Amino acid sequence: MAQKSSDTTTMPRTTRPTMDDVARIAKVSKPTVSRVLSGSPLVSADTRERVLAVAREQGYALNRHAQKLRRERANAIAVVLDFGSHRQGAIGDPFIFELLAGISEALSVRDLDLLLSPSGLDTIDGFVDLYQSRGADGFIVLGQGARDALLQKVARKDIPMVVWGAVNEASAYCAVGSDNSLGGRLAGERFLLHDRRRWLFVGSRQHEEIRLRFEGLQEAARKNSDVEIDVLSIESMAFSAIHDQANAYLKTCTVRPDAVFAFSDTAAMAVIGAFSKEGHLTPRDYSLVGYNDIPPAAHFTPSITTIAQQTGVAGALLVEKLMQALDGSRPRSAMLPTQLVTRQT
Amino acid sequence: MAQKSSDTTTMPRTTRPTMDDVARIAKVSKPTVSRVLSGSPLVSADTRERVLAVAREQGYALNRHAQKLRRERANAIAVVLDFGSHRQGAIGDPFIFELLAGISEALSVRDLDLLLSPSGLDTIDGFVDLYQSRGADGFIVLGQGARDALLQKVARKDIPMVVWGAVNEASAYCAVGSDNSLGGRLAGERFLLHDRRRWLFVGSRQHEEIRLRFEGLQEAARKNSDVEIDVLSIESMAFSAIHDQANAYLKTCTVRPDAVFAFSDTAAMAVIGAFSKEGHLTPRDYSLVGYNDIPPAAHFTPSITTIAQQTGVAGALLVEKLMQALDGSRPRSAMLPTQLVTRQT
DNA sequence: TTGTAGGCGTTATCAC
DNA sequence: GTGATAACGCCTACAA
Repeated sequence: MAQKSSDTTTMPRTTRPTMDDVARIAKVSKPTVSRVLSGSPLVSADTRERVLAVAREQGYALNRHAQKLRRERANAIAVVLDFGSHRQGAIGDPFIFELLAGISEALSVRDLDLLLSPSGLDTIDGFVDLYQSRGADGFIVLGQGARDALLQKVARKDIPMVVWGAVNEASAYCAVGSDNSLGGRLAGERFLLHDRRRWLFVGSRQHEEIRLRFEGLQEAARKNSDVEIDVLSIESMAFSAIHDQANAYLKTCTVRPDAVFAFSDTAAMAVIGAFSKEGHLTPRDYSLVGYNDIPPAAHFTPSITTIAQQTGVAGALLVEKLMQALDGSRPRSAMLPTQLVTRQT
Repeated sequence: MAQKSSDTTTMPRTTRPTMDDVARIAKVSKPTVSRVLSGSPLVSADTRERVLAVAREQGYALNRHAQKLRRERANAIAVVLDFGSHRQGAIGDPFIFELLAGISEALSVRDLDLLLSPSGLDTIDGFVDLYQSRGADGFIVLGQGARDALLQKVARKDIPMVVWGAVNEASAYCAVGSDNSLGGRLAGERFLLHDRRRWLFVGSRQHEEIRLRFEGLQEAARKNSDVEIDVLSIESMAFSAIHDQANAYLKTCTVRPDAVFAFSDTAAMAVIGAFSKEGHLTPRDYSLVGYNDIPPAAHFTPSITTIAQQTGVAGALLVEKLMQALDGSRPRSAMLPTQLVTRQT
């Protein structure tokens, strides 16, 4: 009569069953239920069956927050990407999406939640707070872009983090990415091969990975003193903005470029469109090299020469490195194979 | 000497400060700290300052799990998308990505976490479990694809959910999407206008939204009894797979199509590439209409006629509808403006 | 305006 | 093998 919380063996329909309820109905103690649910070998097959049956029939679901409070892990990883520069047709390339897919898969396998671009991560405090409040056990940042300084600080706080982007051995954090500098060199070598002299680099050197590509290009250029490199610094990643900028460039430049190295295949497409409006056609008038080797690049007219990076394994690799960081070790940065894919342009 | 948990006013460096610690050091009670942190107006400016100062200097961060356990909300939304069919160049269009960006932004504003494609959501039990265990307060599903039946069941469990995809008033769930049937009709009308008679539909009718487009196309076709529609049923969403299938189709078909309606702009590009290899050129030999109006479509050679849907607002709209569902009301499905964008093909 | 007491639902630690 | 008990860190009464 004067029983504690419930006086019958079935739950009132208004409230969800808790572990207590399952325990009571299955006539075992709460810890036993917990043991069953976490697959402990310390329970007899008999009670295990009984508990599971009751849990199922009561529609019991363990409260993840209670669990996470007790265990000291969030079992969640925050994946940070700069959606800001990806709105309104600004998607650099579907490429990032593939990366995300790979990460999602790799995290699923490990039973880790994927927290996508939580807010507040534009300052260190944001990172620290999310980490300390146990919102995420670690971070995967896709593209350091212009925020390398911020990421360096985060890394120095000993917050587990891996970054997709430019690999720099001097960096405080572990990064995985293509060999951007090599990519630039490969593009430059192709231009040299085709006797191109007036090169145009399209992209914002504020982005670390893109700056490296530019340096690679410069390095190749040094092999022939006639070569001059001009830069079309992209302000917005939006397709049409790039298109317009490229168009304006061609109209005002004194000498038309005979080679273009664009920071992405999508940007390359924008350039092709803009230049062709002015009668400047690739591959006739200029060579063109893109980046990422997205599928449509192969079937564009003309098909686009580009730099391929191994995105297939990248997601899994990032996650693997992060797991190492979670285990307290310091994963090493890695550069993925980077190749020139030669096509019509 | 015999004090409770700590005998000094500073924390041992090994453990993170808790609300208790902050309270003690600031010489207030725990609830007061809680009040300060949640911005309650019931605290004097004086103590508020003091508490905040201590919290800051102690590097205090509130434990989200404890908070979520107490409040009965997860403050998280699960966003489900079928990464499976998006791997290895299978990205339908960067389009889904824009949607995701919009959703991410709208959730950020409301301080809700975005759980991306948690595992186990291929069965109802998965949905129910995640929901009951308070992992997510609601679900946003991007593209019902071939799993309409599953989603119907989820909806009947009274789990808050909104879906991007085909809008069907008879459906148990709230959906937001373009007017797929209208899109199909618009494509068909364009074909009629250009006196095209042998139409080819490219896409898998297993997907609800794509099936509707096909129906719209059929409807237009009925206006002229000479028209025949053939279907190239896509097995994989991979760019190169579509390319190869289209190529094989053209080689074996008895009559070449003079009109093609593709389920995405990216697929349209694949078709253009495949057909041109066989000397079948658009717009000379056939009309072509894609879907989504992704930026590169406008600058492709030739520029692609397509169906535009308003993705800009879609993300925000989905979130808004879901919020309504969370408030216990039943949001209405909505169809976004859907238009034909006429270009060279 | 502030403090005291209690409980959210789980897991860890110890007994038995 | 199983059970009692005590945290985990926060918030919501209610009382002062």
